[in-house]
Amino acid sequence: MQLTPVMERYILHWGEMGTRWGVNRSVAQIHALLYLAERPLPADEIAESLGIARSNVSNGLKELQSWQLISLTHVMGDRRDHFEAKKETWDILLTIVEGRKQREIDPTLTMLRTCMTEAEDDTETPEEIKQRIADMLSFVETLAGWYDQVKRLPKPTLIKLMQMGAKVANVVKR
Amino acid sequence: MQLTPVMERYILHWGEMGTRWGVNRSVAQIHALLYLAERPLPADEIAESLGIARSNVSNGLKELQSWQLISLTHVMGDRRDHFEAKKETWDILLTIVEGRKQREIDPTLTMLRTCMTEAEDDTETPEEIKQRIADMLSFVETLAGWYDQVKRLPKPTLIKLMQMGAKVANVVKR
DNA sequence: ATCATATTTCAGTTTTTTCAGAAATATCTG
DNA sequence: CAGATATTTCTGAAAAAACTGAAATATGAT
Repeated sequence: MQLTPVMERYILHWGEMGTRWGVNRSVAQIHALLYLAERPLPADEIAESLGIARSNVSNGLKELQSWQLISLTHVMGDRRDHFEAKKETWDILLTIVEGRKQREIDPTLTMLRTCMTEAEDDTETPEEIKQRIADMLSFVETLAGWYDQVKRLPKPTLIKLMQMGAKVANVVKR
Repeated sequence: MQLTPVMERYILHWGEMGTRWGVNRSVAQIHALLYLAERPLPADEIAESLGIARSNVSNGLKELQSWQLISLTHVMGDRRDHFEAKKETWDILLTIVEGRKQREIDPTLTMLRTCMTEAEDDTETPEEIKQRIADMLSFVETLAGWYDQVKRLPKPTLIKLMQMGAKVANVVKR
């Protein structure tokens, strides 16, 4: 797939940002390319467009699939797997948030709960420090609980809520 | 500072997670230690507790300060700088979100706007692809706008909103 | 101003991550 | 089943990031 200058800029930037949100450059570039693409692309075409090794694309695609950001499709009369990315920006966001929650929040919750159990009959750790861990646990639990509820809301509701911005605070003031 | 097993578990986990949220292990460990600590700690004590080089601590502290997660204080009769971390979990979250927004969202907004300008008199990029970039820009702008409003809300309001969970959706239904 | 102590910077080393290319495996076609 | 094509896995090279220890600089006390 021939890249125009605009596409190139978009993809390169996405690649750089990728590093900051925990995926490598290739993975982020592949995602950007598939997001822009008008049709599902096969792996070799991705490799060629981005100028990276075919094997690298293979691994990148695997990772993006694990994030559920892309899906595998087939094209009539073509044996090769083709890939296409989610195009709905809102879906993309929810998917990424869900992935990060699973990878970053959930293990932390587990760790914090283990700490609390371990702290019960632990006389050497000062109370104040135990309390700090308890605070963090309670906070992360609240956050996770909020997220679990909100993610279930229908998308149109979420969009409206977001567009309301700070106005939602009116519910609470009263 | 002598670490108990519970503290050690907490700090080690935080360090591992750090990598995933874009800071290195040492930085995340230092933050965890300062979060737990009952009193401000000097750099050499941090280095000793965590078993890492003094210079490494120096850089880590600098980074944490740039994130505004820790602050420098002094202790009577001690020349050394001491550091203490924010203890309010909610403040910690807001600070991290703000930092990530600046580092990840703002540059992306700039790039997307540049792309749109560049796309205006660009005949080679297909309309569909231009539209994709426009969608992304509009989405990120909405998101940033929402965040800018919400972050200004008083903390108690935010907490109440969060505890309401999905109930906030009632505002929108009507 | 001198000495002691604290902090930062820097150069080099170690570790980790990314990536390419080859080899192995799987899948499809006739 | 044989050959062709597609995909994944693996090994090692290259690049990037993290980290250390020493040297340089800064700060403060006497």
